[in-house]
Amino acid sequence: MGRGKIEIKRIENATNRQVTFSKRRGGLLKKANELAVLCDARVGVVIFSSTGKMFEYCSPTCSLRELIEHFQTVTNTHFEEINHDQQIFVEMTRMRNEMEKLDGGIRRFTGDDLTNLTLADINDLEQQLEFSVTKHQLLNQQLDNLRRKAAVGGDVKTMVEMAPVLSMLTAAPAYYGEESSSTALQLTPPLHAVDAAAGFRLQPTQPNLQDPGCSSSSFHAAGHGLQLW
Amino acid sequence: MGRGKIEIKRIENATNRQVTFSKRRGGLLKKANELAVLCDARVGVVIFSSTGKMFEYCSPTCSLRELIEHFQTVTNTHFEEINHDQQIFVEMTRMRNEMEKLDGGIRRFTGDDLTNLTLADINDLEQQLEFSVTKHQLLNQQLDNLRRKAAVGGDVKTMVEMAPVLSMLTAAPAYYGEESSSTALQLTPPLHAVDAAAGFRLQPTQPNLQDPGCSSSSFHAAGHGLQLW
DNA sequence: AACTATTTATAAGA
DNA sequence: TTCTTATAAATAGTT
Repeated sequence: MGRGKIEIKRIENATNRQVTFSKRRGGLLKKANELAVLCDARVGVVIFSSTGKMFEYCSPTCSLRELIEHFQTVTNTHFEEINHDQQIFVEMTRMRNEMEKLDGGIRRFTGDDLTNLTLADINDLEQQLEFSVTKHQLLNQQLDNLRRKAAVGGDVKTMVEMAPVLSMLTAAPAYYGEESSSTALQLTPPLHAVDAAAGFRLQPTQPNLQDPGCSSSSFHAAGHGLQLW
Repeated sequence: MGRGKIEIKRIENATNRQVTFSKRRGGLLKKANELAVLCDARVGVVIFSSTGKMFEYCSPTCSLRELIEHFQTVTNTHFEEINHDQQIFVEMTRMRNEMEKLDGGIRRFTGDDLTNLTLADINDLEQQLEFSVTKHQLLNQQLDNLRRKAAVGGDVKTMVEMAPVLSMLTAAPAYYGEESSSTALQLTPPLHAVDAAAGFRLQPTQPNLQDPGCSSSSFHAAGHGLQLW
């Protein structure tokens, strides 16, 4: 619709491109509005020019924010948050599987076994131990990365949903109890604090609804100054 | 552009509206694509028909998801999360102000005052105390609600940003120390745990970078079973 | 920024 | 619906 027909491909001349952008942008937003009004539809348009300038339209009766939220609900995407946490979930599950394989592969000895150990057994054990230590170091680093990720982008709700995986991942295997301490196989990585930006620590806890301190309706007249948990 | 000119207002005839919606929707998406291609722009369009059906367009070379994320970054809106946390921030600030007013209004007595107290003073004190207790109960309930809100929708990052407000809100006023305990004015609400859905506790902590347990690179071969901080 | 010749979109009818 | 077509609207190239 103009003096001549044009092909729909990038306009190479920068000035022409800018002029066309300006004209057609206006046209698009006008069309968006007409569609919304004539047909009682909700329409949202976002445009970024090649120079990064932003333009937007949203139909009357709703904000672009609401429209996008609705879009997110419909497409079941909470974008950054969900994708982020799903990623973490997947990585944690993978790590948990590695842990289980690792734990399953280590020979276990009781006190009784000690009198029957051969030199080969001990060498074997040492090799397994070395492998296990290396592997645990790697897993530990990966877990650190996950923590950082979780601290930066995770929300509490999703962390709560991930709790079962976390507890599986953090639970010590049963056979690393006191009775096997004589084999020096216990590997306890240090407790890590989040060094992320500050001030908060996300702690898995055992919900204890019987704890009198947990009642949300009680109130004691003895002292002052509200505390956040 | 058609057999006749039309006014831009809702088409009342449902069939016509549907037909027009179908035609103009196609037109809008075509225009969006042409703008994107000709002018090297990023364009996103979302349309919901009045019956709730969704249609979308996004320029080549980027997904609508990315486009929306960029939009959110540019408009500095993280939608639900930010709005949610801003709400909490505002409410907390309001509560803090109420607390301060309340604290400022209470008469303080030292041990020396006790020998000079009149009956009127004591009545006055009792009234203030009753008012204070009631007010604190209310504030405590509101704080509980805030906690629940924060646990449901807040993300760690924002909670960290809110830390200064939290600490102001949770700090006990200086004059409620041991020396005034004889006046029985100390009101200590119970420590509350999050009863929200489960398993996590968000704790304000003093970052202690000297803590040897905080090093993320160290690893000790003594025990097993990774722990999340 | 205007102008205007043309192309494109589409309203109404079949 | 889909196709047709007269007409309105958008806009490419020009000034």
